[in-house]
Amino acid sequence: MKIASFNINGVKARIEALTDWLAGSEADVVVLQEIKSVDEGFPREHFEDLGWTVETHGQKGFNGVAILSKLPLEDVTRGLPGDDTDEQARYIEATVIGARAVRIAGLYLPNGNPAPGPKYDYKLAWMERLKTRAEELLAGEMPVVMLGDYNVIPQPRDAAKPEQWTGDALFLPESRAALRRIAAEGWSDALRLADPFTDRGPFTFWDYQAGAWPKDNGIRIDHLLLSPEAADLVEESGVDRAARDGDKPSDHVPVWVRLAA
DNA sequence: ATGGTCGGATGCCGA
Repeated sequence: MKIASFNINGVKARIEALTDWLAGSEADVVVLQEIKSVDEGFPREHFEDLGWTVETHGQKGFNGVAILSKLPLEDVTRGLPGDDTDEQARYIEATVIGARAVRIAGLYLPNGNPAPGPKYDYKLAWMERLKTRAEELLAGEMPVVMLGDYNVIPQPRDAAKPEQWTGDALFLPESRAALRRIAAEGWSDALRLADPFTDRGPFTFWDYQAGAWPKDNGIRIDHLLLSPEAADLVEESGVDRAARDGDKPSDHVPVWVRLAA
């Protein structure tokens, strides 16, 4: 089972680029972030006609997440538990039925800038709620992949120019510590399993501004965290850098992991 | 038309 995450930065603007990538991806299930669409506005039939089951959790204008799957989905839930007043659409879960059942959690963690401020407070509070949910998922002792745009640069080697990110909500010590505390409870970083000794990268995001892509001035903020039961099944993982080229690319590229499931 | 660059939604905001 190949599982991918792609922050597409607007599904309507990205429908061609996303469709092209899906066709060559061999992915069985894909979580999307920043669909920037309400559920009724998502081009559901376009993807259903291509054989994908579509589950969306959208809102007007911003944010919004979705799951596309070629395998059956069960027990789809929308929204991150822990705050009934939170109206931002940033989280969706489903169980994917392959050779084994795998729980998928697709997330779009708040950016948090400017920091300090209310947006940063929201980011940290959201991460605290994610920690609680992550603990519940671990307690279930089934293969779980918790993946998406985490909006956190874990370490200096995850940025081409870490000095540019000092003071940014993506790289502040408190953000990095919050992610570390979640992961340390039993999650493995799938891209680091692939290459634990790399001294720089791989990157998953390059800003549209200032020629970040041609200069390879990127950061790694899209992550795949694996429960122990999922980590035992890993065959391969990677980053589809080529998606940053071509017409009208997203500023993120897909990340993926293949499980024996 | 909206700073740089995009997308979506307006009369800029979020990233």
